[in-house]
Amino acid sequence: MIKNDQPKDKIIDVARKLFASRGFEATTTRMINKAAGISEGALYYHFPHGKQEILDTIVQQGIESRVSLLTVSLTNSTTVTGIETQMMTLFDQLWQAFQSETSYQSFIITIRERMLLSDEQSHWLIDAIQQIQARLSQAFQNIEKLALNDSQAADNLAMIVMSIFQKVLYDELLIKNQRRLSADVRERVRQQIHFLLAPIQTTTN
Amino acid sequence: MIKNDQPKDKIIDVARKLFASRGFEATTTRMINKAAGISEGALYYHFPHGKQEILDTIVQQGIESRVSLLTVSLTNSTTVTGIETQMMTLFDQLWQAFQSETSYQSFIITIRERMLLSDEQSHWLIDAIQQIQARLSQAFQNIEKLALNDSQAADNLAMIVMSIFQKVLYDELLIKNQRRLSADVRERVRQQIHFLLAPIQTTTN
DNA sequence: GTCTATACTGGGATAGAC
DNA sequence: GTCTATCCCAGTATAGAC
Repeated sequence: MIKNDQPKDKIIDVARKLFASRGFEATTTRMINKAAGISEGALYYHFPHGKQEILDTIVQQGIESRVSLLTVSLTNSTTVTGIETQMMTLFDQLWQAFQSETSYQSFIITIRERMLLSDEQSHWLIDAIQQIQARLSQAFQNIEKLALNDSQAADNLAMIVMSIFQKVLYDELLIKNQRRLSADVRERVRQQIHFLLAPIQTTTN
Repeated sequence: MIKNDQPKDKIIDVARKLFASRGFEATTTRMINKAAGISEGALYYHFPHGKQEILDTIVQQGIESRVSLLTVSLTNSTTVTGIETQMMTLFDQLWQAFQSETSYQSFIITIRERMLLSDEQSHWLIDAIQQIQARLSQAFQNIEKLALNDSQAADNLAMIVMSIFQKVLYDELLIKNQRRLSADVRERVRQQIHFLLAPIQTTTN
């Protein structure tokens, strides 16, 4: 990661880490100052409105960087070969996207400090998932060998796939506090995807 | 709801509400005292270890009351008639279970104050979902008219159904902060369930 | 068992020198 | 632009009367 050593960026960086691990309220400005290696007064030069302004900035950056989530690639192949494999690749990439320190911390903060944020500030999470879902639906429609009747069906399929992925992300990151993807969990995802795709994969057509 | 007016229960009740709406750290003991109609000292008579002890008690009650989540009924009918309807009833009941003030608040607190809780304290959420899932899987196996090859398939189906439900719960309650179930959201769930069950519902057999 | 009063600490924020 | 020093307030917790 680029460690920008502009003091302002340094403050944001250490604050994000602290907010994610201890929570916003439990993090004192003194902790931030100490971790950033600056003094009491300096913080208020960069953020005149104090701690809340730092939080807003962090979340704002999270919103902007949701684009990075969207870099997950969907090989728009029209062949049915290995759709399961493609889905697992998508899952791995999605998981990977949430693994970067910054993304992970922004995610945790957005959920945990929800009550301090506006609807707009928190919605980026849903939006990001939804955008991937839309692209996924489109990809499904492009695969001719899938027995999908209409675009509605492709939408449903994409929604279900994303639900499977999202449940795992939330359970592991939010509740279990588990940042390593266990082989076990991944295998369970694979089986669900397999089960889901089996009936609509057709060798005819 | 039974409003037990034992002071200790009253404290827990108002604290749960405050923790859920403002967060643990942002809630002061003074707020709790005022809301509970008691004085500074009284709180420490009932909870010698202060605020953290109140939090632990609340979460403990959440763990115990997860049983209430499990009252969701699964009509173990062996007929295929209206499996979709049954699934939607299950969904409605699950949603309803999270609608009760106490369950909802325990849920929010368990997620948002995760870092103050032990693994055991937070795991009740996953456990509750998993138990419903296990019963759902069993129910699927009892329905002869479903074209499920083995118990593995029933497990996968149950997992997927629960993922669909859980995604909605998390998105609506945690991110959107939306406690009313919109007809729109519910309809989307219904369509996914329909899409999911369609290929394995068989008229033969 | 509940009250009032208060001790003590540490929080956010600012003033003003450099 | 960054520092030190400090203000003021609010937080948790306790002591001791009733």
